[in-house]
Amino acid sequence: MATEQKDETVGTGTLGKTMAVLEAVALAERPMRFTDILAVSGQPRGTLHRQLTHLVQEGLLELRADHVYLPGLRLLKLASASWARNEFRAVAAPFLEALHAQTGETVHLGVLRGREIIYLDKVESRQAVRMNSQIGNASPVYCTGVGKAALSTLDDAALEVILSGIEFRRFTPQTLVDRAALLGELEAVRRSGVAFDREEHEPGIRCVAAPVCDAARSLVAGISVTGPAYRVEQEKLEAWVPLVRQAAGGIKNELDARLGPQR
Amino acid sequence: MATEQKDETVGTGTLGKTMAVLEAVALAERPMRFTDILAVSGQPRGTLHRQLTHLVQEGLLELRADHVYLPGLRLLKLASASWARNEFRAVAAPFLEALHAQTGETVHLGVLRGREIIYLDKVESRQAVRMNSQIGNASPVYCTGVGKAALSTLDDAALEVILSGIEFRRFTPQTLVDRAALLGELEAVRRSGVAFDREEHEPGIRCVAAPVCDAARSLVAGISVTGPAYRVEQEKLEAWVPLVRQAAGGIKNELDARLGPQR
DNA sequence: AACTCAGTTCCAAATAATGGAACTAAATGG
DNA sequence: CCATTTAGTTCCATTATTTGGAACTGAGTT
Repeated sequence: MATEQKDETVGTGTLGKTMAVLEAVALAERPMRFTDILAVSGQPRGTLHRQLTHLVQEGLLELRADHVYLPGLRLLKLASASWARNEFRAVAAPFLEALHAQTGETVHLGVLRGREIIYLDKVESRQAVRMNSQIGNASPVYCTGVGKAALSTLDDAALEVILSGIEFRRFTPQTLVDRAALLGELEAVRRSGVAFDREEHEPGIRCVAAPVCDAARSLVAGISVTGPAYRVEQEKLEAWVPLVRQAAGGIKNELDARLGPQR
Repeated sequence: MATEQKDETVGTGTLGKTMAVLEAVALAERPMRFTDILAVSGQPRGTLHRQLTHLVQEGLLELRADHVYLPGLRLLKLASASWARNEFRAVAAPFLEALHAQTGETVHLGVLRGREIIYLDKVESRQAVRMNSQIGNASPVYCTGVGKAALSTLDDAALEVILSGIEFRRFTPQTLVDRAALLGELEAVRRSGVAFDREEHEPGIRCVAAPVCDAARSLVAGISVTGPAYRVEQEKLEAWVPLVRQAAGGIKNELDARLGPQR
């Protein structure tokens, strides 16, 4: 009977509750009807109904004729503007292009948000299949190259906050599924300045990543070069290490230069 | 003294007001500080401050050290999920690819939302410069090919609602800037089944578009082939008319087929 | 026709938002 | 260097919105 559900979003009054509902619907794997949402939201019927009505009126959700709630187009509009005007992305873009030109493989830019990595940009050659599939995508920190790179820059206190909330999940046989293993890995990343993803998140996918952050740690991010395991052997990843480090360094310099003056 | 400001978002209680603030910040051309937002929001200082604090806590906005409010990463995360799971986009994608293969130029998929066209997808070959710049972008209905195509499918009542709220703005010498001209054009679009954009939105950019909508008019959209005027003469656009019509028809059939069964 | 299940509406009580004013911190300038 | 303006933040009695239980509607079953 009790739906074990502890939303981390509280303290922002009604906005937090409404956003929790929005997120539940927007991130759901399958389309959701009223009762489905009711089950996961833990709100009373009347309340939930009003919240959904408001979200639909605002264009954040859409209510299809068959009573299925879907993410609304206003989300796209808002995100598009936010992406287009993101300074960090703009600064990093030329370095990502260069890295792609040098390696020929897909290059990602991701930033740390809470316990997730959100991908801000990517550059790849063959756009044949899906276009910007990855952008905005949220992935776990502990099993992605960018994630481990980002974590390696944090101090103990900040790291502890994140680690304490992680629920490790095994995506592949290589996924690091406990704290100790991850801490060991992070130590190695700190020493070498790069993080590898050895098919830890998706089978057949490998990457090298390097951290990028600003002096104040208000921005913690990373860049990576990713490729299919059959084409990209560990040696090749190793060979790219200097390139990735160099690109990350370039971005950091550019950031410092931009942030310096306004201080 | 009086800030002439009539937000269309009312009736959703506090959510509407908060979203108006969010949108003001997210869609602003330049970064905004507290006072800038205060000026456009028309809210009392204390109220606005709390709203902004909540938005920041929710990750919808970010507050940089220099007191500038920026769009938050949670917007990207939400939008990415919404985009990835959009059925209409998925249905249309193969037709867009085909149209691109046939024409060699950029193909767009846009849907009508209120008085704007929101671009849902695009296919283009040379991704050299910027990746998904267009996706999620909101453009006026009255001066884009997709916009005029979409409008042409509406009945008088629905059209009236939209037209009555349009504030015509001249983007180029060719922009249609009055109701009569637009109505005339729409009549032509209805007869021919395609809409042209003759450098009406951006100088040097032309397109052919065809409408796509479902039987219930709950989805009103369009697809277009766009190219630079120097490379794409009017004749070429004319030559693409059958292709665009065919692609639009294909998408519509597929939609009907998918929607039919569940009815 | 009786019954269920999904979705919607209603309204007194509980709670959160409002907005004016006072307060603090950082720029400006005399 | 202190006075003055401007920008950002906090406070709290009042006001408005949200809450949530219960009753209602209506489509689909048996």
